[in-house]
Amino acid sequence: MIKIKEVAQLARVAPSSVSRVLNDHPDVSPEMKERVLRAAEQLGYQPNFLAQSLRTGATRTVGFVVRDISIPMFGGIVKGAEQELESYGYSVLLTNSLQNSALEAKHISVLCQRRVDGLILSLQSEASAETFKALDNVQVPVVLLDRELIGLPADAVLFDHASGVQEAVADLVDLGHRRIGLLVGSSRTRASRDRIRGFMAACEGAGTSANWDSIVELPTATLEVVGQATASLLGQAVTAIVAGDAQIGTALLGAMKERKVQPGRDVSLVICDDLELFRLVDPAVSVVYRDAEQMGAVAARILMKRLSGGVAGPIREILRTNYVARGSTMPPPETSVLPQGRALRAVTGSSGKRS
Amino acid sequence: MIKIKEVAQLARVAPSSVSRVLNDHPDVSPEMKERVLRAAEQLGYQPNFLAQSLRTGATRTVGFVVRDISIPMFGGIVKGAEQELESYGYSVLLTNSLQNSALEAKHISVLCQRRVDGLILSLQSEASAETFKALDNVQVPVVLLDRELIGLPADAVLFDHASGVQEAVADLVDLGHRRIGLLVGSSRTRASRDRIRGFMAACEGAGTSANWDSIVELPTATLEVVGQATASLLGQAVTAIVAGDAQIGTALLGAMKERKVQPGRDVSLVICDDLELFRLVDPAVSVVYRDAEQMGAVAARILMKRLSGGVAGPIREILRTNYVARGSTMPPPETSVLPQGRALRAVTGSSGKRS
DNA sequence: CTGAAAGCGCTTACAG
DNA sequence: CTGAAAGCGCTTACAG
Repeated sequence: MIKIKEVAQLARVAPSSVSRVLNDHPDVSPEMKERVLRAAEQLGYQPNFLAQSLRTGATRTVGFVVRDISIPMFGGIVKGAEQELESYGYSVLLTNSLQNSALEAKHISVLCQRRVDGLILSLQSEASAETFKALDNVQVPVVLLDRELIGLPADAVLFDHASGVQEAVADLVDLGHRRIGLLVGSSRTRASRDRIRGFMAACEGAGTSANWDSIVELPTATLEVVGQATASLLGQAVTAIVAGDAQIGTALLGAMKERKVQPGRDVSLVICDDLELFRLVDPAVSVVYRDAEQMGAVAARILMKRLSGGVAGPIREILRTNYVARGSTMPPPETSVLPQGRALRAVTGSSGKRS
Repeated sequence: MIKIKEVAQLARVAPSSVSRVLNDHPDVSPEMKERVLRAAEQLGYQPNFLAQSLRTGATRTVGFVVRDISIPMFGGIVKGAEQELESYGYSVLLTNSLQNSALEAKHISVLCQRRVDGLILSLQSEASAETFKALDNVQVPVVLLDRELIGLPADAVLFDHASGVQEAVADLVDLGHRRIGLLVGSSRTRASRDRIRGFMAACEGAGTSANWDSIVELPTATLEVVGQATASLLGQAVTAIVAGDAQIGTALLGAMKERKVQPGRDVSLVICDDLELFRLVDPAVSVVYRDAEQMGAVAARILMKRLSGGVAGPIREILRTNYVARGSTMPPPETSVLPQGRALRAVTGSSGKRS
């Protein structure tokens, strides 16, 4: 590896001058600039990033803690962030917390020890003491993804899960559904609380009393757990189910298949998150769409803005979610004609568009 | 941030002694060790990684170039690698090449400039001049994922795509299929060549003359391109189609749905790669399974072994793939009874097991 | 406009 | 067993 000294020798100038040329310092003569550039080019000089970082105190590196990169949603978020950060000359140090708060906390401190300039965190829970403790020692800017940590004035990018779920449930109500189930993850997480809020709002908006008993909080999204919850909802004679994310939705599809309950015909179905394959099962699944890559890109931009300084309070960016109606949402089995409400909404165009 | 000097002052020793204690140097007195450890603990000292790296020349960082982290297969590979590397104290610097060889080459050199200790590469093509050029300047060990670069003596982890496809096609032949189509990506890539090889071997093994004309090499896996290829195969009256990966398979499912061709009943179907949702479409899709996380973990282990020195020639690790038969592979429409061959194979237990 | 010197925070031969 | 010194490869006040 060529070092600055060798470039300096070839160009017959001091190393400091080489540095100035390469860093576009204004006060350099055109002739010297020319010589240095040629020498650097000739030797294929590339500055040692470590030395630069140690000296300047900036690593142009962002630490990313993600729950599980093999989940497509997180893959999309990381992709969006990485692309955006790359355009600023930043790189991404990636870690998986594997749904484990202790590991999450450990990764946060490892990333700090590696002197990242900032952190983008897709945390497990909003209430992990270990994570809070690790975050206490963090000196660099942090952008939280879809989480709010009380008492921590960090920037955040949040999905507006509520409005998408509300739209979906409103459509179900229009179709004639009165008993609707909601399957969500832990309500110790903003996303689930948000979905519950949208669900309740739609129920109330429909004049239906909100169905607290048909909201199921799942500890995990395994086929077994979701299967039990599904059985329990079907026992309550719900005619439609909303699944809080792709994992829950996938397990729900599995549970329905096991029980030979057909989506749409027997029980209507909406899944929060749009996977390509949800369009290919029969009937195609209605979804609440959110843009993972956008979340990553926005987080990256916030971090860049924060690092360039001059921003005062915490930045909160809310990203919308969209209901997309497909074949898995139909009138409930008993109803043979469309209820009036639906026709009305279709005319005014206020319901989600069918694709 | 606390530095070593402050720890030294508190412990009343020289900075070099602190360093020795913290690096488990053998020649330190128990008393001093005790004092230093207490001081470090008390101050919450964490060595500056940059300074350590600059001095020792090792960053404990691995650069990872992946085509697109939002594709679940790659997510799994990165996850497997990251988990394994973490256990060795290494971190992962992740970049997406976005299927773009120029970007891929750029990322390789950026990672080298960042002084990674090694590189794990999931390259686009096996024949990109830009990538070869970038790789020429690489001084650190490289592990290639599912690619072979002629003339480059790098370590590699490869899937044995051929055997999985061969098993699948053998099962299709047993079921009575005689005209089988294969949809693969560019044959400028080992994976596709491997699949073609397995396909041909099975055709020949069955006494069927190999169907070169029913092998379609796709430039991309868009719905449109795959749709045209599917139409062309159906025009050739194939009764079964094998899709080379999850993207092609997903598009194929879409194309079949568009054309109202039902998997299994109308045309049998095998997809290379197992996504959870492939089990949930109706009928469940037969697949050739490969373990993404295993590939990542094995690549990480090879890199660690290489970095610990003492290994001579390039390491090549082959990972198996497994055919899993499900409902999408059935006898062709005309055939009403199982052909004899199938029953025979089932008895000898040599065909893939149905799940 | 240019160079010599100091220093970022460590580790590691080298003395003792 | 311990400390003082040199040095990893840069950047940046400081002189001139």
